[in-house]
Amino acid sequence: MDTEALRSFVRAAELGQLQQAADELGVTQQAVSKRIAVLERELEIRLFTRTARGVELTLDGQAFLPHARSVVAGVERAISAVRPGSRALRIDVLGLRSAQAVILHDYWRSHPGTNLDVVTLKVNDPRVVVAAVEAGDIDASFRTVTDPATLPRDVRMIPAFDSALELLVGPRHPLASARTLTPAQLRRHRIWVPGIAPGSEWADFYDQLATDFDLRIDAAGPHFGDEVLLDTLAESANVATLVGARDRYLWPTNHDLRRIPIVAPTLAYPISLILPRTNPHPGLRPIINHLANLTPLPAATWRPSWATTPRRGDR
Amino acid sequence: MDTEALRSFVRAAELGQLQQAADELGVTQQAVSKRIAVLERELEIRLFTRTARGVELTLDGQAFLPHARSVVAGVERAISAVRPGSRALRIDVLGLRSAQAVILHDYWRSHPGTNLDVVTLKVNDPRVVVAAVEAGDIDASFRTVTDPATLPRDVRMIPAFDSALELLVGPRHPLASARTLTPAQLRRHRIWVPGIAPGSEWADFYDQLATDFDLRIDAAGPHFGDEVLLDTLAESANVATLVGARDRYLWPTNHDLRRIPIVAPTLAYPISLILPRTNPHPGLRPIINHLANLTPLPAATWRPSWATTPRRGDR
DNA sequence: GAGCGGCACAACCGATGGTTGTGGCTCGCC
DNA sequence: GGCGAGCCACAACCATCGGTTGTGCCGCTC
Repeated sequence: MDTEALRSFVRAAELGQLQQAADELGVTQQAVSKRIAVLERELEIRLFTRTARGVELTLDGQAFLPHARSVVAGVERAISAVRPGSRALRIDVLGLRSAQAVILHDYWRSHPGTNLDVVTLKVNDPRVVVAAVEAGDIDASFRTVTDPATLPRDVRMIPAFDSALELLVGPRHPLASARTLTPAQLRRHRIWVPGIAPGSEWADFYDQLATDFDLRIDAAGPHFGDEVLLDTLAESANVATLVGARDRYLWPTNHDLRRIPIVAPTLAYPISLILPRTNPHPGLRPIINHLANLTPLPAATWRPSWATTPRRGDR
Repeated sequence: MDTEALRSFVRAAELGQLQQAADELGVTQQAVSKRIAVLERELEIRLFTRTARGVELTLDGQAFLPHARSVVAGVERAISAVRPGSRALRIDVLGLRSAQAVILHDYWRSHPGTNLDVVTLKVNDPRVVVAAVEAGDIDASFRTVTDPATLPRDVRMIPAFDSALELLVGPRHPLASARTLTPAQLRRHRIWVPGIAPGSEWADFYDQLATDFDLRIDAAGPHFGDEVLLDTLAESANVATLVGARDRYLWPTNHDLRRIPIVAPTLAYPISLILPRTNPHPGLRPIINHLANLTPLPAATWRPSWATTPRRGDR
C-alpha cells in the first residue's frame, strides 16, 4: 500500500473533491483518481460515491478514513524521528528495561505528543557515548563518567536521579520472606551480578559497595541473558542479585521471584545525564525538569564516592 | 513511502538478516536489499550497518523502528476495518458530537484495542437505516423507530440509554443564572431546535414534550449549522435550545453559553439500538453490556409515549 | 439544450520494483 | 593461509506501475 495514495484519499475525503486534492498535492486529477481506484481495488471496497459535484465517502470510506489518517500521521512522525537536522529528541539508555527507560516511558505517557525516541548505544565505553553526544548522534545519554574532568569542553554531565537497589531472590533463598533488608543482613550471602564490564563505573560501584559493607558481590563473568539469570535465581537457595527499584523485569510468573527493598541505608546508584553544553535539543529541558521532580531517596542513603550532589544551577 | 518496504525493514531489524526477512516475505534477498536502500535514500539516513553475518540497526534505525512498527500496525488495522466479510465493528450514530458518539468513545477508551468504527449514515429515513443494518453495511445503529412492528423479522431494536435534556442558553437569557430548571419554568420561553425533519421521531418527541408541558418549542426551519445556532444563542436574550446532557459541544469559549440541567421531572429522549436479530457482530455484546451499566436517570423522568422500558431479556 | 465542472478511461512513457546472475566481504575451519 | 559458506550489494533485464496528456461521459445549472 502506498502512503501517498492514503494521503490523497484523506485530502480528497476532507475536501470532497478529487480535483482540489490533486491541486493541493501537485498532481493531476487523473493521478488522484487512479490512486483512489488502486486503493479501492486493493481493499475490494468502494471508498467514494461519485457525484456530479465531487465525491462523498461511502460507509466503508468513513470507517477507513480515521485509520488512513492515523497511518499518514504515523508516517509523518516516523520521518520526523530521523529527519537530518531537525529530528526528534533521541536519548540513549542502558537497556530498554532499565529504570532510565521506565522513567522516560513515564514521562512520555504523561506528555502525549512528545517526539521522543529511546535508543541503546550497544557499547560500554563511556568515551564512545560521549563522542556520540558530541557528534549529535544522540541528544543525551543516561551514563556516568566517574571523572567529569575527562569530558570534552562542549559536553557536560548532570545528576539525573538515584536508582535505589533491591535484592532479587527466588523463593528458596533464606532472605526470601523478608519485607526489607539492611546491607548488614546481606553479608555472607552470595550476590551475583553478571555482565559487568571490568573497569566500568558499574564495576567500580560494586567494588565500593562490597568493600564498604563487607559483601560477597560476584560481578565477574559473562552474562548469558536475563532469562538464564532469572532461571538461576528462581531455583537457587543461595544466590541473589541486585536490581534497580524501577527496573522493569518481566519474568514469567512461575518464576516466583521477590524484590526486597534495602534500607538503613538505602543503596543508590547515581544515574547521570550526559548532554551537549551548548544548544541541547529543546525537548531535553522538560525532561530534566521531570527528573528533578522525582521523589528523592531518604536521607540515609549510601552512594559511591564519585556521586555528585545535585546542584540547582545544573537543572 | 511504501508500506511493504516498512514491513521488510521491521522484519529485517527483528531477524537481523535481510536474507531471512526475504524468505519470510516471499521475495528475494535482493528485493529486500533494494527496498531498504530505497527507504534509506528517501530518509537520507542509514538504517542498518552491514556486517558479515547480517545487518544491525544504526541509531537512526533504532529510532525509526518503533515508528515503522506503528505504521505497519496502523495499516493492518485500516485493512481490517473494511475487510469484506470480517470487518471491524461498525456503528452508526446520529452525529459525531452526539451523546451516542461520546458514549462509544468512552467505551473505546476504556477498552483499548477494540476495533470499533463510528460512522454516520447521512440520512434521516429510519427505513434506510434499518435496511443498512439488514444488509450488513453497518452492525448497529443508534436510532429509534417509533413503531417496532414495522421492523423486518431479522432486525430488532433494544433500549440503549436515556439522554437527559439540558437547556442551552446565552448569558443574556433570563434563565441564564439558574442552577437547575423544572419544565414548568420553561413555559413561555422560546425554545429553538432547528434541523428537525418533519415526521421524524424527533419531531414527534418535541411535539409530545410541547403538549405535555405547554412549552413553546420551535422545531421547524432549516439548520444552518451549529455555529449559527450557537452564535444566535450567545447573543439572544430570549432564545434557548435543548441539548443532550452528554452531547459534546465544542463552542468557542467566548460564546459563554451555559448548560442548565432540567429536573422534576428530568426530560429524557430514549435512545435505542437497532441491530440484526441473528448473528450480530461479536464486538456488539460488550458494548450492550456497557450501555446497561450506565448510571440510570432518576425515577422522576418524563419520556415520550413510545419509550419502551428496558427489558432484562433483551440485554 | 448548451455550458460547465468534475470524474473516468485510453494511450503513452519514464520510473519503479521485481527477477537472475555475479562479485566482494567477513568469518570460521581445515 | 587458503578456502568455502553465508550474506549483502551491484548490474542487467523486464514487467508493471504511476504519472502525464487527451478525451469522453454525466449531472447540475442557467
